[in-house]
Amino acid sequence: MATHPTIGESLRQEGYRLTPQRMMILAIIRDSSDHISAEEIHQKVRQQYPFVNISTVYRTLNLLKKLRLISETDLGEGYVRYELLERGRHHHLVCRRCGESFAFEHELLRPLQLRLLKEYGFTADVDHFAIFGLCQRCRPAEEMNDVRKEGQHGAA
Amino acid sequence: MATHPTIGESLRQEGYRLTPQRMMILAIIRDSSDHISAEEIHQKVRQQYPFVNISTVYRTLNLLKKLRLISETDLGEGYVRYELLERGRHHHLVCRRCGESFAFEHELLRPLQLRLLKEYGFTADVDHFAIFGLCQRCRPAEEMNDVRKEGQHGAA
DNA sequence: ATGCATGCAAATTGTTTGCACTTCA
DNA sequence: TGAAGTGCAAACAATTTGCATGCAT
Repeated sequence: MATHPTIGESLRQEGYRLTPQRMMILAIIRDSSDHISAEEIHQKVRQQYPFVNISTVYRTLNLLKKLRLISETDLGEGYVRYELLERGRHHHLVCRRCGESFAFEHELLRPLQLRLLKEYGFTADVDHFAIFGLCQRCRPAEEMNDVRKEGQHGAA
Repeated sequence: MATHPTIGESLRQEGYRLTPQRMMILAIIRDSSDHISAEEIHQKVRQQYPFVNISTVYRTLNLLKKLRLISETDLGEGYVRYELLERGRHHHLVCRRCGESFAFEHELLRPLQLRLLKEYGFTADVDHFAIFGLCQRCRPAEEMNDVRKEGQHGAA
């Protein structure tokens, strides 16, 4: 049942050690369908092996984050949740001025997705999002046309 | 130049006192075009009146939050940023099954908007968003049709 | 005047770090 | 074997809270 030996491998291939603690932490993140907090991970690890320290959990999470194997999602609960990064999954930013299209990481959509679910019970389709707007290059040009500027929010 | 006497009024009408500290804090949030942190607010308040304590800032922010006058945005910087709630501004959730449409607060879109700007330099058009998906009521029905379930992320 | 609000300091909570010890490669 | 990893406790930073005092209403 070593469903994703890959993740652990990645670690080792980057020159890091694959310790039992790390294996347990990885397995727990992988097997939790939802986002999971450091504290929850710690609880679950301790069920298997009670001497693992919370700092090890944090250190491992930071390592995995640095290697871009997991992502952090902050929902303003006072702590942070983690999940395996869905690598490659992305969406599109489309510039309404030049028509150019740019990819953005799926991960950026997750907090919105989760909040819509939690606060509105709404399951957003996030298979493929396209967001319109102005790309970095076109914004200055657009602002030149545009006489009215920011700063007078309540004026109307 | 009391541009928004309304905000302070709201407080008083709810039976809360309008103290100088609260007035200063409100003014600072209002006059800061961007999101602002508790610490930044504290700094600015102290420039005017050096004896205001950080706990007063936090207490005021919590009050304003409770009254839904401001919103909290957590961008994972290790602290939280605040801004006036754009009351009434909202977007739509459209159920792809029953066609029903639900409103959701503009505020939910802000973290995404800010991250797209910071990380991709992309200025998203967020005047009016419509997100498709399944509403609370339709999800169970949909899941009944749908034999394949969550839990096998990497299967495809 | 009286009770809500403030200031101060101490407590809390999530996370990080220094250091001695352990263990994987 | 020896550097990388761990456990522990102490440090940290953001936020909250208890309590005595002070000021809007």
